[in-house]
Amino acid sequence: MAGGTILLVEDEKNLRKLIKTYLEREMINVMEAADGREALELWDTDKYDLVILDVMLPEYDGWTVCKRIRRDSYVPIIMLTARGEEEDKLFGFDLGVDDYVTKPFSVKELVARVKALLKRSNHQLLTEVIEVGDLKIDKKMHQAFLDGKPIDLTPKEYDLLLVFLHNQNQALTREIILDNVWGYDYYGDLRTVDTHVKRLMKKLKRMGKQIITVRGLGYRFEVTN
Amino acid sequence: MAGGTILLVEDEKNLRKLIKTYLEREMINVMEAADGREALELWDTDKYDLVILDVMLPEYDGWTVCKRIRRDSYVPIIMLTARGEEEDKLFGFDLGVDDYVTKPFSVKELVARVKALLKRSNHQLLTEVIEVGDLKIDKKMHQAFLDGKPIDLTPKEYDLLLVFLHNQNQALTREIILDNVWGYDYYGDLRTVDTHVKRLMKKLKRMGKQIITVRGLGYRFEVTN
DNA sequence: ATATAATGACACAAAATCGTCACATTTTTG
DNA sequence: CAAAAATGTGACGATTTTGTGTCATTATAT
Repeated sequence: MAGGTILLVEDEKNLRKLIKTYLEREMINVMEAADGREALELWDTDKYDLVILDVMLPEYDGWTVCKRIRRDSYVPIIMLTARGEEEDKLFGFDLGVDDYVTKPFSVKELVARVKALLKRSNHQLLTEVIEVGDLKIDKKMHQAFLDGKPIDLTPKEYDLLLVFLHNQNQALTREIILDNVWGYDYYGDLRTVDTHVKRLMKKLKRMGKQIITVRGLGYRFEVTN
Repeated sequence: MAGGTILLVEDEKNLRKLIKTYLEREMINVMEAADGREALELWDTDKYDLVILDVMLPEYDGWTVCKRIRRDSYVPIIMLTARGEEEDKLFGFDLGVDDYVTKPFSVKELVARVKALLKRSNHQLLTEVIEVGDLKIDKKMHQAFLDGKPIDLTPKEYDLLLVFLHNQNQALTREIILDNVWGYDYYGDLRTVDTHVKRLMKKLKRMGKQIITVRGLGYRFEVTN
């Protein structure tokens, strides 16, 4: 696969260039930002498949940037931290940071992790069939099934269901749903989400109960493992 | 936070430099203040991940500085006290001091405590799942559990519980709770906090007993480690 | 071109949540 | 001990949030 595009946010120029070089050897496009502000500007203007974020940054620190990005998207994020403590990594799965790399690190290792994450998310996106209970969605066919029988979903309903299935058990705000189903540039009533959720729930019959409203926030597709 | 930045307030220059040296070996940034006034000036102009405060200070004493800082933030605070000030200690816990170190102390020990606190506060904010006894809160799901069963919390109750769990064993004033749950701009009756605490306590069943009222101050979520 | 389906927005209904108050209870103070 | 202060508590109206049906508009299929 042609590696996709990465947003690399690191203020130390030498390190940034080094990482960039290594990544480009893997056929991965790299956009560079030297501080938090620049990072967010780039983020707002283009789409990325992964973000590498130094924690210590001028302008806005890495956490701030991370939080901001997470408002829009679940793009994989790798954090570069300077503290050399194992335990920090243990609790790595925080606001949705996907991986941590502690400085000093080998660039090779970083690249390996990038590739792993890209593959994972690609894989996730390319997985053809997702099954939850008696609900199945076949992306290649672009068709959902309940108890093996096809459900007739409109395009929006289908996309909405896909977003839910890609983010199981995760509370999703109406904004995020809107961004993911209608696109980032769409400018519309948030409550439209409600209407479509309602329609989807109805068509999903008993599986519609899996869509939980999270009051004051949005919705969540709940699966009991 | 890569190493983090600390505000070190100590009037004895030699001791201050010594502590600074040790901390910097751990990749921790240190800003120095020699008296209370300077401390507050630095506090107002920059962000810190932790504060070390000598109790006995020129200009403003440590308690005054502490109180002032607590008006703005829950940043971890370590107090340096002279031996035999038991009353001061009690007083201090109400002010939300996170740790005490009694002079004379080994700088090594102080550094260890600093690292412990930094680690704790970092994790608390970023950890996805917080567990205390049989109580669990999953931020990604936006859902609390008791004995593995979901608890139905209203948005305010949820936020309130989150504030308590992020500040375990720390007495929180109603003002601070109001600021954190309702937002800094909110104008309302302080007693509203009481009502919501009551409701939360009820829903938390036996774990509600962990919320202790601190008379004349506010509340504290107590956890026995 | 016409019929059919999908969409997005809205208004109103329903439900949940909120904030405040009055009064009860507890603790502190003098 | 009585008075004062602080906190606990239940209730209720106001407000906010969400559910739902409908409708005009747009897109799609025949």
